[in-house]
Amino acid sequence: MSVDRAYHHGDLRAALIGASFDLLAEGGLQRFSVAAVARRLGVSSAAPYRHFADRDHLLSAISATAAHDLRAAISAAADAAGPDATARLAATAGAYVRYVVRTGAGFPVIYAAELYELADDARREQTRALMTTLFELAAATGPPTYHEALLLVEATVAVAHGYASLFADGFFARNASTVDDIAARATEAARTLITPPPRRRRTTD
Amino acid sequence: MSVDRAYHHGDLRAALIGASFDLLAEGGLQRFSVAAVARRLGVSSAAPYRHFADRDHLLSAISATAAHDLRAAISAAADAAGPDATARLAATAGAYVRYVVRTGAGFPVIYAAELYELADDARREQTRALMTTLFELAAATGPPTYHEALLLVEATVAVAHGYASLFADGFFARNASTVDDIAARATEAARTLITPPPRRRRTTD
DNA sequence: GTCTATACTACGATAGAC
DNA sequence: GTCTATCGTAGTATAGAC
Repeated sequence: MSVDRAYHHGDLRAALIGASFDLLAEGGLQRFSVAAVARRLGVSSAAPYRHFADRDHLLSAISATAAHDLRAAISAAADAAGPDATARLAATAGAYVRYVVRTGAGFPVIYAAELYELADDARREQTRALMTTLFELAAATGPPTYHEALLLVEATVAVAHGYASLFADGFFARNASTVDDIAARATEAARTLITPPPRRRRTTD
Repeated sequence: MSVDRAYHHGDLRAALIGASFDLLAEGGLQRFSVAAVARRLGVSSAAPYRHFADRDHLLSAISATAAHDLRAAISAAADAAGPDATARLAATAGAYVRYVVRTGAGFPVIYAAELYELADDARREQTRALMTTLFELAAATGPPTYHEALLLVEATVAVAHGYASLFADGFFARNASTVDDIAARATEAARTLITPPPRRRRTTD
């Protein structure tokens, strides 16, 4: 049971994906590299290439895992939010913030442009399921058209990604903001955007 | 007046900053490099180092320029939005989207973590002025406390950055969304977030 | 102030030993 | 299935010629 050296892992493939998330959480795609992942696991820089054809295929596997896990986190948050459709969709913003801060693998990773042409059925299925889940949560709030449901998804994702991204970049550092703090603000902002405006000018009320 | 070769520029320093913006708009910080900027201008890879001590000093100059220009764009958008304080602050979101799509130099570049410890008075002055302008626009909407004004700034910036970032990453590609389309959506979302909720539940109205 | 040439580093990727 | 060794490429940065 030697643990210190030569890292004989039962499932290096899974370990590579796991270590990739750690790297992404720490330095973003910016500092992610196959070599750095291998280094972190104590294996040679050649080892990952037994499990992934190249860097993009590793990223694709990360994308698939992230899409799956994010979808699970969003579904759990929606269920925890209760039956109200607006609250359920809004909760996805908070779940997104928490997931991205923890893993570094948000939409820019999941839907990275460099993966667009890479065929990977597992990834395509997971990313599609993620979008479907978001769309269903949006549709449940009762928008009259498909297009308006899409706008709700985009608004929710935009506000979630905005808060998550600025937090990850240290923009809120001067306030002693915690992840939960930012997640709560993202959720509240999403709720405000989703709630159909009840005639905003006072003159009509 | 040979233009083709040997690029004898009157102001290579300014040209480097300008070409850097082009690179950032095309590929983000991801693909930015001193070598690529020099290549684009047709100068040797050593030339930039006569004008900037190292890569981070070039990035710092880019940050200062971006902070100055973004502040100007925001001020202009606010003035174009008229006298209403909410509309003025909301307009900054649209201005941010347009500026980032055009230049690639948004908050993650302007306030990049790698610049945090780099002393550069010119940059510090421009970034401070930018934040001051945003804060004043937020304060004009009448929040009761300093902290609430800060929350308004953060919400506005978050939604603007979310839309700009997802657009730049091609997330909205399936819709034939234009920059102006996304900018309008960001502005409208910001307005919704800024507008004090007129008692959202119907029971009280 | 820009050039050529070069040293060093890091990463992506492959070949062949074990 | 992992290792060592290696190649090719690209980027940061410096030295010295012009």
